Amino acid sequence: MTTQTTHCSKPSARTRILKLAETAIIQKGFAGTSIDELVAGAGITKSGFFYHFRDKSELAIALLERHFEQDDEILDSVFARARELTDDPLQMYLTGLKLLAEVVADLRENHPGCLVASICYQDQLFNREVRELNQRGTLTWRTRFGGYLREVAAKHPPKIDVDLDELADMISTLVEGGIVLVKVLKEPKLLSRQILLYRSFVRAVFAGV
Amino acid sequence: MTTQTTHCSKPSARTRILKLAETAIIQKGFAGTSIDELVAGAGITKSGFFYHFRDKSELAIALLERHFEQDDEILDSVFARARELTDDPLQMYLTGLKLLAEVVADLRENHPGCLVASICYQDQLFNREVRELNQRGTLTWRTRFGGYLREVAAKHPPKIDVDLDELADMISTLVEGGIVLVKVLKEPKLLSRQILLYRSFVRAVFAGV
DNA sequence: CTCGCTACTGTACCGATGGTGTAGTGATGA
DNA sequence: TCATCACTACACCATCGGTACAGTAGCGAG
Repeated sequence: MTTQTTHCSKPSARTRILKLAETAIIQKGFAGTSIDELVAGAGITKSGFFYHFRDKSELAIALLERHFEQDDEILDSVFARARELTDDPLQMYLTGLKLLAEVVADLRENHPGCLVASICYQDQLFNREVRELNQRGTLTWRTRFGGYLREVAAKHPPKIDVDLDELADMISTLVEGGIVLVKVLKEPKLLSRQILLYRSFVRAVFAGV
Repeated sequence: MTTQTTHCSKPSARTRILKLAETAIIQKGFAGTSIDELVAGAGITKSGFFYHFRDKSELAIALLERHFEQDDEILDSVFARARELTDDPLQMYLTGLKLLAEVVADLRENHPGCLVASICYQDQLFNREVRELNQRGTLTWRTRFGGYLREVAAKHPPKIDVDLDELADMISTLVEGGIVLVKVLKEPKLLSRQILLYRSFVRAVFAGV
């Protein structure tokens, strides 16, 4: 065992814990995932866990950071691709949404973003840090989608009177809620269908059909 | 102490636990609410708790049942009132949504429905029973809103091609996600604004504006 | 070759929490 | 009078998050 970090195949214990924790939490929730279980799975001791993380909240923070980074990368690549395919801001946004719907359909069980709600609902157990991180991540979505929508509105004056920030928040709301409903109803396609419905709404707002 | 159930002012211990549990869980989550805390608040002993509930899951079940009943009553009254105010199915649905937006704005912190996600995200901790109850409750929403939408579509052929069940699910999705975002962003108005946005979409679908 | 650092191990312990079991009790209704 | 309901009282258990602290294998810098 011991340190095989530098030149060996095995990823560091910290990374192993993070990976294990992510899949476990998505399946069983944060409270349902014990530290003992993670250290056993990672082949380390409890002391080893607390060497890397001061407490369980710090694990949540690390997980959320990782998750938001991955989220951002996915959205970046999706909308970068959409921008390649068309020049018009509306078409690019609509294309991006279609690509996004395909991406989340692929993710199926393994939704990141589960983490946000999973951790949000523990609430009081967590410190300010976790809540603020969660908040920042969500506001990033508002900024991103709000930005796209302002580009769209500049070229295509809205036919329906809507607040662009609220329309941006709608996608976050649908994604968070969609993840809940996918779990509750066991209908994996629900989330991507809701994104496509949102897409219809956006088109109606700016193209009038 | 002892039994004051039959003729006294104090509600039964079971009811007191249920009430305490509801507010505590909404604030702190299910895992963050201890049985000891509830029995202390209700002025009974731990044995008393386990006399009424086999385990903590059974408390969750009782809470969810209560919650779904209340939900149903609220929606019944909201859409009954809307039906009083207009004859046209579209106008009645739009009015109902506006009333609903006002109701959830009033509820503020005290969102029922929090429970659904709060319990859903504990997941594995719970048995099949809890999950099925959760599922049934959500399908009730689909049936209700799907029903309204079919009435609407019968009189007002949709201008935009959408699946009515998906449009019905959209309100559930927005409510569940909205509750998450209200908590994360600490923006209590977000949920009712999302409901009003949904309302704009519905109007665009059926009235074309 | 030693020194200090990183990344752990091992052991022992703590309080809170969920849960079990069993015996007993006061009030109510048939 | 007797059973049932709605509990109490007390003892006990495993799990879990967390603390404390001493020790150690491997690595790079000097």
